[in-house]
Order: sequence, then C-alpha cells, then structure tokens
Amino acid sequence: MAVQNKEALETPRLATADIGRDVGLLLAKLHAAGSVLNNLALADFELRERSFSVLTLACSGLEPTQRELADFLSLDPSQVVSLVDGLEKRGLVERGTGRHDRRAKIITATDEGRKVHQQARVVLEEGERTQLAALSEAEAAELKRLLRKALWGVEATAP
Amino acid sequence: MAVQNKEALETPRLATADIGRDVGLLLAKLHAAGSVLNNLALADFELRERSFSVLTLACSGLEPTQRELADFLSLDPSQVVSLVDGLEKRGLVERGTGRHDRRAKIITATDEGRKVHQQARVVLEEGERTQLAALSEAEAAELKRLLRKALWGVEATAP
DNA sequence: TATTGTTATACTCTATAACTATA
DNA sequence: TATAGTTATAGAGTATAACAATA
Repeated sequence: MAVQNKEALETPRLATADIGRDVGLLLAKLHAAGSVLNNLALADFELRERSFSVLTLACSGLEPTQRELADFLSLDPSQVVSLVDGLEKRGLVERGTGRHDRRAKIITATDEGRKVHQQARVVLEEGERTQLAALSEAEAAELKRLLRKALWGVEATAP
Repeated sequence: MAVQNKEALETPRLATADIGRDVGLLLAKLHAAGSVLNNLALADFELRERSFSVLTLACSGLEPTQRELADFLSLDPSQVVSLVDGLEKRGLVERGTGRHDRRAKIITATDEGRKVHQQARVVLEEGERTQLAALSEAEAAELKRLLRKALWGVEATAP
C-alpha cells in the first residue's frame, strides 16, 4: 500500500477539505485500512477477509446456502463457489444438500474449521480494537449500531 | 453484483450471526453498497469514485501534490499517476510544478473540472442520503463524526 | 542517500454472461 | 419458467519493484 510518509499518519491538512465529510471516502478509507490489518493477521491462518466471513457463517449454526452467503456478503454466487472450494479443499467446511431444495447446498464448518475460526477470531478482534483505538468503548459500540442500522435498519440485537 | 433475491433486501436471518457485529464486514458491506450507487451516478460524468476523489481535492484550493493525494486517499503513488493522467487528458485537472520542490507536481482543477465536479457532487450527495435513509439526520452526522474520529482522531471541524 | 513521479507487472476483487440441474 | 450452483472471462482495484530527476 501507500503510506510511505510518516506525515500521513498524523492528521493531514487535506482532511480539512470538503471531501473529509464524504461518507463514501470515509468508509473506503476505514475499510481499506482495516483490510490491510485483517488480511495481514489472517495470513497466518491462510485466510483472507472474505474466506473468513464465509467460514464464520459456516460456523454459525444457521446452515446457510451458498445463495444466502452471496446475498448476505454482497458477493456474486460465482465468487462464493471459489471461496467455498478453497475452504472445502482444506477440510474447513463441507457442502451438504439442502433438505427442502436439492439444488441448494448448505455450507457447514468441520471441527477443524471451527478450531481455525476460533483462533482467527481472537486475533481479528484485537485488530478491531486497534483500528478503533481513537474511539471510546461507547463510541465504538455506537459506530457499530449505526452501521448495522444503515445496512439493515436493525435497531438492536443481543450483544 | 449479487442481490438477485428480494429476500436480500429485507433483514436477512444471517444478520443475527456474530458476524453481524464484525466491523470489517459492516464497513465492507456499506462501502460496497455505496460504491455501486456512486459509480452508477458518476458514470454520467465519466468518473468513478476514485477519480472523483482526486478531482474533489484538485478543486479544494489546497493545491495537493500527487504524493499527498496518494497518502490521503490510501492509494499507491503509481495509481495516482494513472488517475491524474485520465483527468488531465480530459482537461479537468492540470499538473503544475511545486514551488518549493521541483520534483513535486501540484494538481489543480481547470474551470471545466470545477464545473463537472460541482454537478457530480450534487448527484452524489443525493445518493448519500439514500444510502443513509434508515438513519435520522442526527444519526447520519454522528456516523460521519465517528468515522472521521476513527480515521484521524479528529473530534470536529466546521460542518 | 532519500524522495517524487513514473513505468511495468502480477495478483485480488468485481461484474457479466452462459450453462446444468433441479424446482 | 425460474432459481441454485457452476464455469469462464474481462475489467477495476491493489501491491511491488525498479528507474530518472531532484533534493
């Protein structure tokens, strides 16, 4: 990535521009900065952000189909295929046949998948705290609530 | 993109999973959803999110160098080259020589660039309101504040 | 020696269309 | 006919390394 200047780590003069209030840019920057950290941390587990997301949902007990994964993760169904392929090849998830619809494939994690996921999650949560270090705990929670509400209109669920 | 099911537009059952609290995923989803809308709107101006960001800063009067653009936008300097190339070819921005450092190139918008930017900005701001429609005005402002603070530790500047 | 802009290259991510098998 | 999964492909975005001009 960029950021070869130490100056960039301080509050830059360009942040005073109107663009510093552009939601798209703010989301892009925070997401990009987080992705670098996340993918770096996940490299130890041979995972990336997207494969980790799939693994997380496979571990959730909700028995998602590939179609649901695609919808929920905003991915194309074809992308889910290759993500599941990779995880399945490593024995972390399994494809099962849908009970009500034999076209659908239900993705569930194996024991090994659950183990890897658990370890990766710990590392990622630490990275999340680093990324939001400038925020108080209450502010971090509020940020998450607002992001969830903007996405799904969900006001709250059990923490 | 994905989202071929109407179900996906409603609150999906998968949002109840732990992953619905993952900041990385929340940022990725909201950013992705916004990008689609933004790039769609910007297509009328033959711009994309990133070239629009460069144009915005070129219009800011801050006279950024390419290096500053790269740092601020979290892009590699080589990416800035091609973005500026495209905008310069269309007569929207100009490369000037830095006053204190003749290596640096200062990017400024032309009159035409300012005109295009002004029009595009109106459309984008409308898209932003659509994207954050689930939030009240106060909540949208709070979301922006928290994003800015997480990024730069900036508590507040003039709205 | 270090930095700015530049060129080149490879890899990841995103977007589309077409095909198959089930419904 | 419509949907779930699959395959294939092209374009956008990201990450690196090397080089010339300037500091």
